Amino acid sequence: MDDGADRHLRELLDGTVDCVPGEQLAERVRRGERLRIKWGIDPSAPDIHLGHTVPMRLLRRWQRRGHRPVVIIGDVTARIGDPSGRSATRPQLEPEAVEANAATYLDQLFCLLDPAGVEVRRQSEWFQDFGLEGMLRLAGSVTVAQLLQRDDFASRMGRQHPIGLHELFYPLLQGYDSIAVAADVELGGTDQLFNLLLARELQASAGQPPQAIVTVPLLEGLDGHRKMSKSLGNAVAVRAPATEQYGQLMSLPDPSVGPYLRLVTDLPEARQTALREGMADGSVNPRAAKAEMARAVVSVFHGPEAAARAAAEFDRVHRGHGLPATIPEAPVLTGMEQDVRQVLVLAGLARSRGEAARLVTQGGVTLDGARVTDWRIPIAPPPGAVLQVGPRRFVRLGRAG
RNA sequence: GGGCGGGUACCGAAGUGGUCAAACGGGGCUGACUGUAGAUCAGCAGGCGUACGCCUACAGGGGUUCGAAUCCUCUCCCGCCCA
Repeated sequence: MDDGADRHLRELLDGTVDCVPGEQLAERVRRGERLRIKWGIDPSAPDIHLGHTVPMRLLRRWQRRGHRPVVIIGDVTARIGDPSGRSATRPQLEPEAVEANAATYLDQLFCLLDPAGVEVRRQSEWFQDFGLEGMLRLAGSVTVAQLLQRDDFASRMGRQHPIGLHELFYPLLQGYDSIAVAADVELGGTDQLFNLLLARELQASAGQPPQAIVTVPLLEGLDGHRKMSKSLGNAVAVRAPATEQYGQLMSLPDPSVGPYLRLVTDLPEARQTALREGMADGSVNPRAAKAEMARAVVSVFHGPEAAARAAAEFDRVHRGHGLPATIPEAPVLTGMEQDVRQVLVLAGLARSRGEAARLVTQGGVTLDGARVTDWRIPIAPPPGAVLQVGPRRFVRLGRAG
């Protein structure tokens, strides 16, 4: 009996970083309570990305164990932008943009979660008519000094960088969500620690039992060190095509393979360990480990067949220097002599003739597989000719017009 | 209200009268090599002209000067501190 509960608890907390207050949560789980577990996501960009799936996976685990996921669509906080880890205020989003993003989030959410039993709520449900009165009351429940303890605020203060007043409200609004949905537990990345803890205090001062909090590691982005984030341009969107996801994942620096295996694949523990150790002692080619990881990740969103196809395509194009399966067409005149630079610009492969000339000079341009060596010599591409720039940009030139 | 510091290319940041289309870093791009779009190394980087050149650009306007990102002046915007 106790064993079962303990196993249950271990499963819930496996791979997590912090759990506050640990013992209290353990007790509730042992009593067999079904907990309301909150996780919030801001629709600040059109796509959910791999970084979001780390907490989503944990949420799914809790869901499978009979707890109730409560997903908050942060349609109000999205307009502020979470200041966490940021050293600058960011522009506030327009409500229309947030609304559009929120709409696309809903289906992306269920790429991992089982829709049955998930409670999806929007912040605007309770903030719509919150009013000045509500704001003031909420603001009155914390002190400025408390808010400024937050790491990113403190460091900005220290460096004399600006902090928008609205940014201070971010943790308050997020915290109030916990009151609104009567959360028992809240999940979040480690960068959310402050916000999660503050929610406990707000709940307490509202006469509600404070939620437990559980944090998960942050997924590093494609650059290998900064947190994955759309605005940093280092994210893999969950609804990106399989080939794109695969290619992006293959561009990860080697040291990231381990964390990705652990955080965003379903590969068995034993296999993950084998790959990690193999890379460490040199018995496994890091490229092979990375490829296996990439295939596993793509499988989660597109299924194993599509993942295998993406891998094959990638090898064909990048290792075998073949042509990709689909090549965009450009409406460029063919069959007559013309300036290479002009063609490159028209085909959208260069932004200016100067850039085009540079690309040719550097040897980055091929026409039907033959390198174009001198931009001063005009070319006469036959209809359907393939123009390539660099290792991965291809365009098929349109029929003669 | 007072004091101070700023606004430079995609971002960050040098430059404070000519040699500045503007250092350096990040990001981007190309090549070599390879294990891939990874690592490393090398290179490119406003536009137009096949060179010499011209045009546009250092928040905006006006001015000084043979010559201004750099000096003066007005305007706009931003930050910090003190009230």
